[in-house]
Amino acid sequence: MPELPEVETVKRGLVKLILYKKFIQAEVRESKSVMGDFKGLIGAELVGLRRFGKALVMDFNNDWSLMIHLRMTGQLIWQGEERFAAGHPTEDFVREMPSRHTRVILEFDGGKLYFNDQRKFGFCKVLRTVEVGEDGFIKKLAKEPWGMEVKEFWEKLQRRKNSVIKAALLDQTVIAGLGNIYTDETLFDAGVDPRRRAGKVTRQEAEKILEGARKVMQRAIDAGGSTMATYVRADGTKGSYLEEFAQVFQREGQACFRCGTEIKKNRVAGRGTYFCPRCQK
DNA sequence: CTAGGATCCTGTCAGC
DNA sequence: TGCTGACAGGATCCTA
Repeated sequence: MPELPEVETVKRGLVKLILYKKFIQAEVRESKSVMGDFKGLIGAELVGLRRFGKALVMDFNNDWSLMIHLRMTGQLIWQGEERFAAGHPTEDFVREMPSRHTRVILEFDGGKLYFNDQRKFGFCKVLRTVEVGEDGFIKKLAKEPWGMEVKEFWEKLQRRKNSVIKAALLDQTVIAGLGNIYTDETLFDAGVDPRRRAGKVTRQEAEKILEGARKVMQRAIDAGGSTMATYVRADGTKGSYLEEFAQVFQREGQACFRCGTEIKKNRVAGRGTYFCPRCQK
C-alpha cells in the first residue's frame, strides 16, 4: 500500500517504538532486498527517522543510515513487548514472524523489526548519512504537496504536457508521495478526469489538484494510527481503512457519493484507474 | 528531453 | 482440479 500516508504511519509508529534503541544485527534472508552492508550499523543507536516521499530513512549516531523503500508490497512489523505493523496490509500483519515473505530481520535492543516484501520490489539500503541526499531516488524527488506552490506545480505539469494527468501525478519528480490510490482520490476531489492531458489542465484546476492531494493524504495520515490499532486488536479481521475514506478507488460499479453515477474503471497510464464520469471533467 | 511499454517478482483470482 | 492469463497501492530501464 505504501504511498506517502502509509510510510508516514510507519515512521510515526517507529518513532514511538524504536527511536533511541541500539541496533544489534541484521539477518538477511533475501540478498536481492539489500544494498550495502549492515556491518556499519552494528552497535549504533537509532537517533532519527526521516521520510522523503515514499522513502523512509533511519539515521544512526555513527553517521550511517538505513534507507527503506517498500515499493508495492513492502511492510514493516515491529515485535518487541508491543507489536506494530504497517505498510502493505496482508495477513502477515497478524501472523507469527518471520513469515515466508520476511526478507530482512533487523534486531534491536528490545525487539525485532521485520522487513517483509512479497514481490521483492522494495529494498533496504545502508549508506552514509551524508550520502542520503545523493541517492538517485531522493535526489530527483519533487516537493510534497504541502511544500509546493501552484506556480511550480503548474510548470512541472507543462514539462509533461503530453502525458495524461494521472501519469504526471504518479511521477515522483513532478510531485512526491502520490501513488495509484491517492492519485485517483485526488483527481476525484479536484473534479478532473484522469485521462486529460497534463498540458490542458488549467491553472485553477492545478490548484484544486494540489489542495486535493493535501486533503486526501492528510486524512489518511490522521486515520493511520487508529487503523493500525484496529488491525492489531482484531483477531484476524481484515478491515481496510480504504473502506473508510475511498471515494472512487476500488468502487467500480458503485454509486458516486457525490452524484450517484456509477464509478468507472479504466486503464490509464498503465494502471487500473477509478473515476466518476460525471464529477470529473 | 519526453512518452509509453516492458520489466523486476510473487500471489490471487476469473475463466476455461 | 489444473492450467492460463490478467492484474496488482512502485519505480526504473529501454526504445522511439
